[in-house]
Amino acid sequence: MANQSIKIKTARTRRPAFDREQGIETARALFHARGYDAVGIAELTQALDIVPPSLYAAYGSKLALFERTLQSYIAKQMLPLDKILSSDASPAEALTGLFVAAAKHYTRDPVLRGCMVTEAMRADDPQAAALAATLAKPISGDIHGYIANFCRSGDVDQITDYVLLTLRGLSSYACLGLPQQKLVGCAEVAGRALDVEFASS
Amino acid sequence: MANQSIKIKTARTRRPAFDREQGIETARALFHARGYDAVGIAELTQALDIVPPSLYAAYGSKLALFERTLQSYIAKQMLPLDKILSSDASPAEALTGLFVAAAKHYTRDPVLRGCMVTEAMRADDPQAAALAATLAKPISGDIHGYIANFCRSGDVDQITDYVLLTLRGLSSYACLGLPQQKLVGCAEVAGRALDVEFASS
DNA sequence: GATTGAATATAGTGGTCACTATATTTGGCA
DNA sequence: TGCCAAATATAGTGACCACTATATTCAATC
Repeated sequence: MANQSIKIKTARTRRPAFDREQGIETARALFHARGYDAVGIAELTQALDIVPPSLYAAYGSKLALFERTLQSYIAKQMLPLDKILSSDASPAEALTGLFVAAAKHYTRDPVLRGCMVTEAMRADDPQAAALAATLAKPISGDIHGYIANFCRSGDVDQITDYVLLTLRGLSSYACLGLPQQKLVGCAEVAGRALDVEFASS
Repeated sequence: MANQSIKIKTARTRRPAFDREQGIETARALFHARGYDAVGIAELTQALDIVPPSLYAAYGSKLALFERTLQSYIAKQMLPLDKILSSDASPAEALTGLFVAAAKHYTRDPVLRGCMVTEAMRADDPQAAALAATLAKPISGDIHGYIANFCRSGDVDQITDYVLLTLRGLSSYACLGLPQQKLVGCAEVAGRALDVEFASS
């Protein structure tokens, strides 16, 4: 029978291991709401109710945790590009639908505004920005691939750039707090340019 | 009785007062290139070749210096809105010209990309962001006022939002390093939406 | 020449940053 | 039972942040 009753100087009893997957979700919300640079280790550990060594043991570094949150965002929260672009509508209609869906999505939650990946590309920390850019590339590639099916090959890059620029504008304006209704209006106007582009291509 | 004749340790001879206006220009370039949050007092004082107390004596605080740099930017470096919008062209043409001018302006210098005011509105520091938003308001107002001359009153806000969103997208994409040629292409495409809007309004 | 005020200089302040050295507790296993 | 690995705990690290207390120098004024 073990004697465990007398302890002169004890650490508090240890809590059970925390849920790493749940921790990523919690960290994702913080990073999405306020950005990589503005969220510190202290705030993360308080939100996860752990101490810094536990965070580092579980995720390695702030940047590595951020990468996990971005991957989680892409997998679970990002606009379902493939669904929107697999519609039977004309490309101008489908892409306008993408703009409108983005406008709604980016203003869905009053604190989780904009696209987490898009916004992370503008982080002050160069590693975080580069990471976001890397993760964004396949997504841009999907849009590029879709557009390539519907216009002259010489026009693909320009139309793709315009679509990405508009999505970036929608995300940024959403972060500034523009109401959903106004953002959707912008999305519809932006779509009109595509009617013209695809008609002439 | 004090002994004042022997100085074991003297300060170096003092340099002449530095040029405060020139200091604002130097600080403006730093803030424009890298943003409010990423530029620290240490870097500013090194660039101005002064020590921190001199900076605080001259400008008061980092935020106050930033405000001076923003005002300097608006006065000397910002896109000449009034000139561009006083053209005789149709509103769609004039605003497309604004987009193209912005695309060129925002990529004019490889390190001073985008619009300093627009980008500052997304600073992590809430005071800096609010300051930029305040200074941006009259400029947005000018665009709103211009558009109000050319379309139904119910459409003014929506078209203004679209124009501002597009300028924001251009600035942001410029900061990401998109080449001038591609950004100008985006600006021209974005202008096509305005043809449709003004034709129906 | 003495006084004064502005601008400089040195040398810090406390606070926060991401991160970690080291010890303790625990569950699983031999 | 005794040992080990994993996960926790306490208690920091040095570096950087914006900012400042205080002393010194110098030019202008009396």
